[in-house]
Amino acid sequence: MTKTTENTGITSRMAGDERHEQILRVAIKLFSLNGFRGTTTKKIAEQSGVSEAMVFRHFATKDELYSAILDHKSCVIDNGMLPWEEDSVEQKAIAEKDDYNVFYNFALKAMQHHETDEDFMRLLLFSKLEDHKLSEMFFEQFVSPLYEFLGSYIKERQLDGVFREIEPKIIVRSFLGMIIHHSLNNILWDKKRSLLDISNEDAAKNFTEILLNGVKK
Amino acid sequence: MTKTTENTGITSRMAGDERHEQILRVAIKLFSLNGFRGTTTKKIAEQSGVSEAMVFRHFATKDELYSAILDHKSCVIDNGMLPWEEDSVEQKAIAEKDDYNVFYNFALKAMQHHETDEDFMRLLLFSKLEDHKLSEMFFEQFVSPLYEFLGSYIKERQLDGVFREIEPKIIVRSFLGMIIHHSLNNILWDKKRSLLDISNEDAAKNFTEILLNGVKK
DNA sequence: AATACAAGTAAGTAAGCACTCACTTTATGT
DNA sequence: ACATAAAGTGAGTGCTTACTTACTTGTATT
Repeated sequence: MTKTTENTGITSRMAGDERHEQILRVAIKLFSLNGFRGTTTKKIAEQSGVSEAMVFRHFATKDELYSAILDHKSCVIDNGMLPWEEDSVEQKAIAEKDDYNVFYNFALKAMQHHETDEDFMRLLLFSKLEDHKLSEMFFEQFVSPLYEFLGSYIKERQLDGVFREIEPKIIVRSFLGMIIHHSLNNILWDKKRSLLDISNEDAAKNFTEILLNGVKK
Repeated sequence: MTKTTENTGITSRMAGDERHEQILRVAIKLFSLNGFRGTTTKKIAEQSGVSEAMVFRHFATKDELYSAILDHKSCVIDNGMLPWEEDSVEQKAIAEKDDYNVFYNFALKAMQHHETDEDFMRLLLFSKLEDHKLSEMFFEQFVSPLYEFLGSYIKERQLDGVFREIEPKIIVRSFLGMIIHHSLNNILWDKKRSLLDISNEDAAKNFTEILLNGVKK
């Protein structure tokens, strides 16, 4: 046991791997709150309960620490499967051409995920504005396949004669627009929910109904 | 004449007001590109073609320079009227209960505006993430009244029995979601338009059709 | 108990930051 | 022509930053 009084949370000396991960966790939090430029290595060290020198023992530069976050986070996504591929409810709805549940379930899962990973959304925004590469990776690995996934289902339903002939990508953009804009409001612009305060379930239900009535023949 | 060789654009000595405004313009550009923390007073001075000391003659602190942007920008908005109030096409459509043109015209004007003022959108995002007050002002002066404006038209059409009984704010969020998310894609995430490349007119048309079919009885 | 190695630190360094001050240049009204 | 006031600068100040170095402490193994 390398920790003293583990239950109190006071740590005096950690194994290398533990400290490594702890510093990373603190860095993610701080980078997502204050951005790359707004986060100092001193603050990271303080919040990790070690000296600045320890931060640089684990990560050669501040940039390397930022890059380590990318690997850490993209590993969570990149277990081979994209979230909608390993979601059995989603796959079942697709197979059954159950339009409502294809879109409802997708919207709900997406918004639930956004809610539990606010840090990542802020990180993504900061990284794009500050021109780091996180957002590009996310785009290629996640957003692009997502347009492909939803787009091809829509095309299928158009061939079935159920959806009107609108460019599928425009329908995808409309639907993702509702979802992402709503999450961004909840996380960033209107945390108090003063403009609109509804559950994820209600949001998913209404967005789905508006979209489906909007595109069905 | 306080400028030498005005046609070449090389300025040697400016009147106080001119320089004041020029420094402000440069600051807006740089703050919107790199954020508050990412912009140095040295860079602002260099791009303005003066020494750093001159920047501080015109603006006592870097914070004051940032605040001056708020005043400058909110004056552009705050001429008393909100954009949709002084838009005669919009007002005509409202009066005639021409649903299509109420939403089409609104979407088109909004996206056209976003396109010509990318700087402001980036500034707004940075200001929210970096926790300055610009975004709050924008929220109160602009976004809140906007929900009121679109919301009350929707309520009216529900009373007319034309729109289905959905919470109007949810419809507003859906529509603004499509528009703002689309603009954000064009300005920030996908400047190359690799996911979707359509004109503002096409986007406005499709978003409006999807929304109206989605909420009409 | 001695060793050896990993965890940890105090006290730096050089560069960059917002901001200042003593001073020089230039246009203009009399 | 010359005084004057405003436009403009170079060379700083003290503080913060990312990063380093030379050193100390703790602990698992023999």
